[in-house]
Parts: sequence; structure tokens; C-alpha cells
Amino acid sequence: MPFDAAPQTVKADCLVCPVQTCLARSANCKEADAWTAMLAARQPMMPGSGALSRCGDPLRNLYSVRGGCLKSYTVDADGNERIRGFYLPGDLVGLDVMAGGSWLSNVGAVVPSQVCVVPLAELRPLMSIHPGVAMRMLEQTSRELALALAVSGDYSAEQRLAAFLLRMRARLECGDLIRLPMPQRDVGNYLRLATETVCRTLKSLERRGCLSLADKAIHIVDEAALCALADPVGIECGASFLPKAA
Amino acid sequence: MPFDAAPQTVKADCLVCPVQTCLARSANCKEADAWTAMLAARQPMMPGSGALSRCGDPLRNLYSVRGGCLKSYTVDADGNERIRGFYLPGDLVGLDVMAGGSWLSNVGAVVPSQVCVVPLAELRPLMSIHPGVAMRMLEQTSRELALALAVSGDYSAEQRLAAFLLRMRARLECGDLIRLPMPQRDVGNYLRLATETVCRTLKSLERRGCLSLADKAIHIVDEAALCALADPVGIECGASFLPKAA
DNA sequence: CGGTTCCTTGAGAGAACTCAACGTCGGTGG
DNA sequence: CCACCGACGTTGAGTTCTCTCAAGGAACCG
Repeated sequence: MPFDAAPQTVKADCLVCPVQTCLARSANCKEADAWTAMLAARQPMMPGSGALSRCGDPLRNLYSVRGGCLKSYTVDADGNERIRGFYLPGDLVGLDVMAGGSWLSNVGAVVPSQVCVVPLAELRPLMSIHPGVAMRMLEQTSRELALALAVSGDYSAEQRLAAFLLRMRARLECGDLIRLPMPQRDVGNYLRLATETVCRTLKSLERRGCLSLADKAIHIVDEAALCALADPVGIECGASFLPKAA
Repeated sequence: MPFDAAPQTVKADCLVCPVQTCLARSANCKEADAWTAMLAARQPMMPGSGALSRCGDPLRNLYSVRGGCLKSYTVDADGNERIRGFYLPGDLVGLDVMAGGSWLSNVGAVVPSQVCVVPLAELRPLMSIHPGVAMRMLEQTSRELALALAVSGDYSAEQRLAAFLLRMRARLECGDLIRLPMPQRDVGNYLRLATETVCRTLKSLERRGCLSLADKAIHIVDEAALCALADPVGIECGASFLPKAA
């Protein structure tokens, strides 16, 4: 593959992209090149300023998160926000609307972020030419579906929070000291808990020695206890301390 | 395409299959033929007798529902069942585990059912040869993801039930008289409601003139009111009476 | 400094749950 | 034909978890 394939700028950037799970890092060189060549632009996003998409917008692009943290959310008739998911580097935004023609949620930045624009008009034919790309998309969508199904149960505030923390730790690859990119209000909204409940539950877990709270960071102290709490939720959260039930 | 392509039996059956949304009815003849040829077998399923898959089983097949109604569910440490989804004719079972190597849930029949066995070992190469098949799989997975995300909010018992009924009516294509294939216990389990709450809420909706209950069937009386209730859930349930929010 | 956003804590309210009991229906077998 | 049984549905009473409302403290920023 010629190294000077257009668009040069985007491709050059992709070579130093920190996101290892991006399709541009695919083992298949042809796929990676085709993916990279397709990326239309890179777009910065700031919290509170504009949105990547709004509910009802025609679906023109997917977005690949390059850095930061995004959230997708709906707004009900009373103006209340409901967060449907957070997106971290490597995630693709819009997998849930690929089958439809328009967005079902708003997408905004939680912290200063950057996304790569994936034009659907080019992605669709690309998936036909490179079935591997379609397979990767299918895999990611499937994984997101499994997660959505797992977390949609009715779990206690403790179970939800434990599962969320373990998952964020795995996603952020931050070790035992978690600095959540989003405020507790957003965590609660996503987990269907009041902000106060999030706070109280965290304090309660701290009192019981599961974690320690300091300086807006959360330190996982007793991982085994958290895993035991999160286990019924049934999501993978890195190394599990529990034997898998039959 | 030769009409006598093997396996004859399965293909012949597919020609009279009542499921219009099955991939065997794809507009693309080559795809439809390839799909049909791949189907390994047809499998009957009875409620309570055996299961299509068990949590942890290696993933060998997907299943295409041909008739009846299936449910996927997990069982927690206390032996409590949690239903993650119902599958009706045309649905593919296993889209949430395609990215992994093993099942994350048990799948059993709710009523006497029949499924077509889709061997993954053949499906994967087929998706490479026929990108259209991969696209269809991706579309269905995407649609399921959108549904799972929509339903995972914290809605009242009334909202959940209204959305569920409207969705089942659309899925069953049964007009305004719904005969749910599953008992109220399963409905409640799926919607994260106690059986008693399901019953009480149905009665309450009946008192308010939204529906009428008779002979184990549910008659939709005031569709507009149900749509209004279900609207915040945000799933498509056929004709909507409400203007779409911006 | 104000002002804003975020986090924390307390008190009361409410929606749904659990427990318990009873009614109904469809089968099975005496 | 009727008695029995189990599964399902219905109804009531009390409990619980989480929410809402209210208020105050801490951190950050112009």
C-alpha cells in the first residue's frame, strides 16, 4: 500500500493514535488503510458546547472516540436528561442507530474530547469490500448489546455502582485509582439512581472498607468484595475473583 | 440457481416458511440460497423440556425462530431466574454472544416452538462471501441494541407495561386483541416487576379504560392513551399517535 | 470575593416489593 | 362425573429501598 495515500494528514495522525482498539490498527493492512482513508475529519468536542448529534437528526456519520469521554442521552417531555451510555476511546458512537436512518439520542462531550468522523456513505460500501470491517462492527455491536442486556436488570444501588466502577476501571485501564471523567450526577443518571443515592452508596461502601474516597478519586480497596457485589449483574470486569456459576 | 440444491428437505421447508423476515427470504437470491443451504437442521422446543443453550456453553450455533416463543434468561446464585428477552418468529437468538465464545444466558421455550439451527462455523465464512448477510446480521443486532437501550431506563410499572403491550402487539401482528404467549410471571420478570404489580397495573389500566381483560387475552381499547404512556420509553410500536419530539 | 457546580447529609414520602391468602382454570385419575 | 392437584391470577397488608425536597459545605473560576 502506498504510504502517501490521501488524506495524508488524517493517516499520519492515525499512525500515532493512542487508541489500540481502533479499526485503523487492524491486523489486516488493507482494511486498516481503507478505514484510515475513509475517515473524513477529526473533530474536537467540548462539554456543553454543541453536540455531535441530536435526537432525530439524519444519520450521516458514525464517530470513533479518539480521546476524552462522551455520553449519549435522550431528553423527555419534561426536559429531563436520561443518559443511555458513555463512550471512551476506541468506542464507536452510533452502533445502535445503524439500522435506522436517524439518531435516537443526543451525543455530547463529558470532558474535552476528540472523535474521528466515519461517513456512513463510505462505510457501507467499505463493509462490502472488506467483510472484516463488517465483522468488526458486528462484534462491537454484539458486545454492546450483551452489556446493555446485562445492566438492564433491576439491581440494588450497591450492585449497580460496584459493577459500574469495576467496568470503568477496566475501560479506563487506570489501575485501582479511578478518576471518573463524569460527575456523580451523570453516574446516577446513567445507573438510574438519584445523585444522593450515588453519594450515600459510595460512602457506605467506604465505611465497609470496599473502597476509599479522596480528592474526587475512588480507590478500590477490596476488589473481591466489589466483584461479589457486581457478580449478579454479570458483566465482564477484568479479572474475576469469583468462580463462574454453571 | 438449481432448484435441487442440497439439503433438499430444509430448503423445501423454507419455501413454505411463514417467517417473512427470515434471511432465507432475502431479496438477493444468492444470499437466500446460501443461507438456506447452510441451515443444519430444524429443532422443536417444548417449554420446560431441555434448553437450546445454557449459560457458559460453547457457542456453536445461532438459532432462527421459526415459530412459537422463546426466552433467554440467566439464573443467579439464589436460583432466581431473570429473563433478558423474548424471541418471536423471525428473531435470531444469540446476537448478543456472537462476539464471545460462549453463551451468557439460557434459552428455553415459552410455548411449543421451532427453531432453525444456524451453524456459526458456516455462518462466519458465509458472511465474508456475502457481505449482505453480514449487513443483515449487523442491522438486527443494531436494532436489538437500540431496543435494549430504550427499555433499560427507569420507568414506572405503567409505562413499562404499556410499552411492552404495544411492542408485543406489533411483533405478534395480532391486531388489538393480544394473547400473550407467556404468563404474567414471565412478563413481570422481564419488565423487572413483581407478578402482583403486573396484575395490579393491568387492572388499573382496565379501570381507566385503556384496555379490557377477558379470557387470558388483552384487548387494546384506548391505543392513544397507551402510546402516551409508552412514549417516554421511546421504542417504535407501530403507528404512533404522538408527534415526535424534536 | 460572589457565583456556580458539585458533593454531602437529613427527613419524609412513595412506588413497588414481599408475604400471605384465596379464586380460577385445566388437567389427571379414581 | 367428580375430587384432587398444580399453575396461574387476584387481592390485601405491611415493609423497604430509593426518591424527593431541603439545606449546607467544598471546590473551582471569573
